[in-house]
Amino acid sequence: MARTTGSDGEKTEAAIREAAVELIARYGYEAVSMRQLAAEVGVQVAALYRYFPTKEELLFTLMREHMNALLETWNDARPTKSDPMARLIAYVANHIAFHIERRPSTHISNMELRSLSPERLTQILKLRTAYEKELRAILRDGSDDGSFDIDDTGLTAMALIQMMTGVIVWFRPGERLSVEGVTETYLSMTMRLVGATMSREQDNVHTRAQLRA
Amino acid sequence: MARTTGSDGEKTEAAIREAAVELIARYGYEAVSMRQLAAEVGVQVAALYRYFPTKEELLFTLMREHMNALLETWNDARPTKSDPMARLIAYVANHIAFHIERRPSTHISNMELRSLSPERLTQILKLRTAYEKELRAILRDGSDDGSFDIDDTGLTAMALIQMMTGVIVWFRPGERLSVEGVTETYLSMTMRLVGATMSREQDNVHTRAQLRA
DNA sequence: GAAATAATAAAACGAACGTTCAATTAATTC
DNA sequence: GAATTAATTGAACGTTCGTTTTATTATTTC
Repeated sequence: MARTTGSDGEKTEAAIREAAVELIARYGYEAVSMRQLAAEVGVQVAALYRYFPTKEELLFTLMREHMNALLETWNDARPTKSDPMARLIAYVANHIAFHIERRPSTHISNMELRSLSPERLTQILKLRTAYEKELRAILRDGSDDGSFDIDDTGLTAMALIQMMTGVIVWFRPGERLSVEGVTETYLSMTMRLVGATMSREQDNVHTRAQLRA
Repeated sequence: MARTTGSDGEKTEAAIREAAVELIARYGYEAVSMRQLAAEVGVQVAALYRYFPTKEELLFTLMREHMNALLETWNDARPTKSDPMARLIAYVANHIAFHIERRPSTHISNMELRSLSPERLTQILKLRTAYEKELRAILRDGSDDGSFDIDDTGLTAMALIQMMTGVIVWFRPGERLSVEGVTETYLSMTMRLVGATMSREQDNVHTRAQLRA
């Protein structure tokens, strides 16, 4: 046999990507073989190499697109000309929504960095740094204009991101908490962490208004 | 050749453990081969199997001892008959000190869980849950007696642990911050997160007193 | 100092790995 | 409808993997 009826390059490539994300997120990059991936897609191993020249290139593609998507959704969600508080709320809400929605690829981008070649690793880290820089800028602005009370903006940014991304470790959709509920709780914790000058009541009101928008 | 002069089972086993921790933390469990490990120890591959029947058993041993050490240091450090605030301070200080001190094995215990068989995974998760349970108990007690103001103790505990463990991602000893400095900042953030009823001045004073003790 | 045991070396096992190549068929082009 | 291109198969390449077996030497026991 050779080319199969109804075969389509675009569809096959998409199927490979999707299967790869699921498999690598579940078993880890090193533990997933090209044969296993091919079997999952329902195709022969050699077919994979039509779309990705090496296994590492496939991993890199998945990570790069994940990071690009993250930066893109933030670019779409970011408020222009807003006070630091509103920007921070938008950042947190976007971050949590994105990471809950894309749990498998987030897992990969967090766990499989060491399987990248130095050059590719640098590229991914650049994207990640760019994203984190956005949060640091918000914290600095808020610290400058008195909206926040922060000891160390760099350290606080790292702590916040660690805390927020950690949501994917335990959150399962459709269980005790909804995405909105989780977001609200994390927003509340964030505001405390940055020493935002407001009562918790105000906080919740503000939060809900932003989420509805 | 066979047995080498000066060879000693205990020393060899310790050397294997140490080399394994370093290699697996750096390259990942799946990426490290028994041959690579043997070369690092300066021994033939077959010698490894005198001490660990399989590669997975070696990984499991490293993880189990890491978790046991974590629970032990907390057992030694935990204050008896103290208010929730003092207990929380002790927990955070112990957690951060431990994780900075044992960065490689922490990395392994966080990243390589999926390489364990279901039974072994369960054992490790039990230890982890026991450790996290301690924090939840502190938060609950503090919430009950009014020391803390917490929405959701379970969620706050997870957020705190994520935030604190994240220190190993960016912290490098001997750089900008000392262990004490990091601990103090994280303690400050923790107290804000749990809505501890005290000013920041009081907080810092309290913190420093505890750290000296 | 002989006997027993502990520690390691050396070599090999079959299986699985990422990757490549040639052949073959489906779809498209003109 | 023939020629061309796109998509895939099937088989194979050399390498590396975790693990085992057997032999050999150092150390300990008595």
